[in-house]
Amino acid sequence: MQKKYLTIYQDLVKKIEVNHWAESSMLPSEYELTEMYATSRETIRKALNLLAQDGYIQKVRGKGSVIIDVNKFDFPVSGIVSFKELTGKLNLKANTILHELAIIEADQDLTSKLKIRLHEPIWKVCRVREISGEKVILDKDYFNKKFVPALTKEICEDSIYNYLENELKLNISFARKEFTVEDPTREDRQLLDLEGYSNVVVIKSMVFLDDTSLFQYTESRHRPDKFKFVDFARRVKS
Amino acid sequence: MQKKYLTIYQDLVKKIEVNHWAESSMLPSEYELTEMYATSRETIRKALNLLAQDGYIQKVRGKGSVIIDVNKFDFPVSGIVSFKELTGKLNLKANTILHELAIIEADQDLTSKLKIRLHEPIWKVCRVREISGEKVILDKDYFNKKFVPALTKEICEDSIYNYLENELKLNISFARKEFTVEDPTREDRQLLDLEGYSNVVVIKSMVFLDDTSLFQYTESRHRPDKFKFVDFARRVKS
DNA sequence: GAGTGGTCTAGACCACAAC
DNA sequence: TTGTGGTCTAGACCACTCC
Repeated sequence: MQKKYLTIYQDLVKKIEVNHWAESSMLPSEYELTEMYATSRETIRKALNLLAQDGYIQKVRGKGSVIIDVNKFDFPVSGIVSFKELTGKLNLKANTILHELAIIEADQDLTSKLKIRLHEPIWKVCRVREISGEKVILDKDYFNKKFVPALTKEICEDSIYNYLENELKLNISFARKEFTVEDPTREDRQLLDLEGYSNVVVIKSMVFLDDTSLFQYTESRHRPDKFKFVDFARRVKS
Repeated sequence: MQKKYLTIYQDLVKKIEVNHWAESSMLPSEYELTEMYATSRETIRKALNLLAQDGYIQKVRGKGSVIIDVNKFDFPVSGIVSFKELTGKLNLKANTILHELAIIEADQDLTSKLKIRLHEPIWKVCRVREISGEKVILDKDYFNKKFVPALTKEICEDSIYNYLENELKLNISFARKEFTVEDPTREDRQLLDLEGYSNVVVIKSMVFLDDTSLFQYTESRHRPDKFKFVDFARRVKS
């Protein structure tokens, strides 16, 4: 049995995307929705809060839930999730080149980034992403070997996240990402087609499982012209 | 009367920040919290969901709410909000130079960015941000004059957002931001101390009020070495 | 005044973790 | 088996918008 509020959320998303309420540009009231879905108001409100979080609606007290027309505002694809998803959404020809796949020992730097002890084993994966024939992204992933016992060339060339979530059943829960712009390293110059660009965009992330253990550290280095990040922020209420 | 769940949220934040539960690194159970705060479980859960959203805790089913020790992971300041807030947090000497403050008519480009009609009046504000004596940020703001009837030199040199929220009582509700890296324009070179940097980080944002009206478009152009953005993302459950 | 969303309650049943 | 968080209910009162 699927969670009721998620079912309702998905149904509403679908209806919004096909412009089911185009004239009013409003959702039915919460009370009407309880009748439509034969459920309680709190359940409806859970679904609506999800819609608001994802930017589908904006709730206005005393009035109702206003549908935010994404096309009207010409919003582009939102937040990067994984390379595969990104290229899939944009319909790009993409290719992954595996440069290094090895078990290494944690050095000083990695102990602090992965919060593990010195000399503990870590998977290092170094991949270059080629889009439309140009090498534009360099991904350096480090996985705590405790959580990822085995990795193969095939897995790395497809999607590591598919493997982690569907095969190993790891529950990735949250991530902290840091965006900066840096000078290219010698490695960047060697592995990427930088074409005279004198900077790279660097995204450093720490990824956590749902039991709050830190299992991955990644540096993703992008050629600046191929980089775009979209953020949808709700104002914090205080 | 303050909302109860917000009061509880703020109290828990304070307790987490002073390491009130340092030994267990867990919050009391939801049931215990209902007794401590003399309230219902759903209200406690609202407060806990806020804590989770903000990255203070991670809830684990069957176990409890694990406190995420920010210091342990050496997390830096999170998401940019406004220039004033940013410099305040980092304890930097900051200065704002107003270059242009004028009412202009919407041209083709601005009609699409602010979703208003051609020739409608718009406030244009162009400011340079100086940090520790270096001009590193160029902010170009465009406000729909319908929502912001008056603007002065003083307001622009202090904080426009203070004025909008506290004086005009506008409720800023959500924003869509787009991050890219671009070549500097002639204007960037003239107004900023670029010092040989051959790129700028550009943040384009559309800002909405709580009745979903689009009232501001901004381009914030940063010298790349002074730019950093931090994102804390929870994985979407599907 | 009628209708809307925002908060809060007290209770129920379930799924999962630990023992 | 016990304790935890996850979902769901039916009802209450409030604050706000619109007429």
